[in-house]
Amino acid sequence: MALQLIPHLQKAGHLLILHLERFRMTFGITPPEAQILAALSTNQVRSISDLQKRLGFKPSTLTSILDRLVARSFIVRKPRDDDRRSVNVSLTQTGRRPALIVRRSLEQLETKIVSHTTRVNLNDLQCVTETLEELTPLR
Amino acid sequence: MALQLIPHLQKAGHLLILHLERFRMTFGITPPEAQILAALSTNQVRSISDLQKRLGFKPSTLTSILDRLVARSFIVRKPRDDDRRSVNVSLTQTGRRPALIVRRSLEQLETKIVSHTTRVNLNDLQCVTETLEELTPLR
DNA sequence: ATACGATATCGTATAATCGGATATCGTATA
DNA sequence: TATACGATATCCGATTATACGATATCGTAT
Repeated sequence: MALQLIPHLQKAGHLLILHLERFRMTFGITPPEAQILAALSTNQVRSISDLQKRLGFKPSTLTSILDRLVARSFIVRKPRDDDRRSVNVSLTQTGRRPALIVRRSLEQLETKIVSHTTRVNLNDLQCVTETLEELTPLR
Repeated sequence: MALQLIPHLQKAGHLLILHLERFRMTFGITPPEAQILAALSTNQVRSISDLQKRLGFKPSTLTSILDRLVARSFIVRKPRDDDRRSVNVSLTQTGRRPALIVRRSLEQLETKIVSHTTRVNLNDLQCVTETLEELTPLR
């Protein structure tokens, strides 16, 4: 049996990281940091477990990435009032611009991909990810 | 505009890495090492640039991963005769078993994903990856 | 109350990753 | 045939990405 799906997913993951490498030069932001900024740029407040669910990072991995974003004053952490175990993360004034630029870059990338891929079905991919998640739980 | 494709790809990449984490316990193999062993387990001889094209690793990243696989005697490097810039990589006797086990695990995973995802179109994903690669070249 | 699950951090260790420089080897071009 | 250019891979050095296990804190159900 030949693997056809998984190598493509692996490669897509690598290439996305590579795409985000460019922001290291311009903003001193590493790829995982960029992913998180992009996620925050629309929904400007997210809990940490939201980020985990959306992007697939482990909690302890997130902690160190978020630490660096806090140190550079791109984001702030705030414990939630309705559930004080949980911590919300939001962009600062400083972080909003780079976040928007990363986000726009990803949006352009996605637009190009979709337009070059006539038959792509977004629901398919969602289904793939969901199945993957059932089989390899995040925690 | 809401990102719908890219976050799923990012998450899928993370989850696949997570899936491969299990082989660290059983064989002392890290996820990127496992990816490479799996790739070698069918086509037992590949050039390093083949691996790069298939999986999306950068050359300097591959070097260190391959170094460790060589150190553990799972693979050997052999310069090609027809093009002496290029280096072939192949499994040793020692590496064949773990490679097969990783491969089988990924095959099972892929089978499950495909069966749970009725409408998945493998060509779609290939198209996505190709477009991605045009836009974020590997070198 | 009390135990259990969820959420996140901390400390520690390893390896994944990159950029840039280097070395070697094909290949096209003049 | 030189000679310059592109391709292939390694080396070096630095950074960080990542995980695990332990810990702390907080909801929640029993």
